[in-house]
Amino acid sequence: MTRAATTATHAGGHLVAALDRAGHRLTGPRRSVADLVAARDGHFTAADLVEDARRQGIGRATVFRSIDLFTSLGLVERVDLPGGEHAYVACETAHHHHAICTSCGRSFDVDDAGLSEVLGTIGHRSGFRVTAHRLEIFGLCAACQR
Amino acid sequence: MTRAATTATHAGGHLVAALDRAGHRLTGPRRSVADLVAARDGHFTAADLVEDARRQGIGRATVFRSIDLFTSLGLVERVDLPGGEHAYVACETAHHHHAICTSCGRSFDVDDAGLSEVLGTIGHRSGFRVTAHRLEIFGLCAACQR
DNA sequence: TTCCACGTGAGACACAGTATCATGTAGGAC
DNA sequence: GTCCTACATGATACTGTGTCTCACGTGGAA
Ligand SMILES: [Zn+2]
Ligand SMILES: [Zn+2]
Ligand SMILES: [Zn+2]
Ligand SMILES: [Zn+2]
Repeated sequence: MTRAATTATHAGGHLVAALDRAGHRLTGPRRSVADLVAARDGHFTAADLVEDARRQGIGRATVFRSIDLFTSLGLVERVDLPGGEHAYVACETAHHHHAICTSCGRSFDVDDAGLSEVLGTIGHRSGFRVTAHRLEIFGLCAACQR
Repeated sequence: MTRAATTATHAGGHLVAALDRAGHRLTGPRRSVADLVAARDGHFTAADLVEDARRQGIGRATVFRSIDLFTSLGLVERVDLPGGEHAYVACETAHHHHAICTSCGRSFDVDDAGLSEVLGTIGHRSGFRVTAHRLEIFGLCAACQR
């Protein structure tokens, strides 16, 4: 379990690199959105990002297009908070889940920790063939428990 | 694992009973929406329900208000499909999760099957105190595998 | 039967995300 | 370096989903 985002300027370098690897153009706006995403601490809404981007002269549509792009590359994931609101989190690319702190909003990557066995049990018991799943965990991070 | 919905007319009886128990008024529109929800096979969108209800002269706002009500009573739950779309499913009131068939759309209630241990492991390892979680499972039901 | 707190429908509203289209530019070909 | 074009952008209009307001209606207790 590691912190999902860092906070340096131009921290979006690895996002930009991933765009490049996938054969997408490395444009100014995309670099900027990548930095904005990487600079975010914890989950953020589309509106947050649109507002940040607007101050740099980047349009609404481009922000959504960039989010889609990063999402398709597995670098950003859309999560649904307990209240039903949507948010996005920056994350690593492998299959994993998020533990989201309800106090500070930070998200942490979590590995399966036995979940796949649980899913196997469910499938075996019921004849349901599991092909995909989503797990979201909410609670308090170690720092916020103090 | 049991089927979540049945298909008879006025099948919304147990929904109506739950409203009564919780001290809400048993109005005509609410009874109708309860029936519409109970009659649904598998997940449905708000738009589906609004359309059904409109034919009976029931307004949009009332449908959303009824969904909220049923949701607060644990009789309907909002789920997020893999593609990102929203839907609702009728379900029993205890804590559980949904296995959703990507072919026929039916949803099945699933118990923890060891999930709480997995969550305990995650918390123990990382110092994160888990207070809530959401698990959605997608795949093919036994019938649709044939 | 009376009464009023709660529920309703109509329609305006707020917000997230998408589509369209004319303009701009990254980056490969040369 | 210079073209060139496919891809990206921003402005703007649009759709869909859910919320709010408010005048009117009604369930259900007294
Ligand atoms: Zn925290
Ligand atoms: Zn998993
Ligand atoms: Zn099925
Ligand atoms: Zn659970």
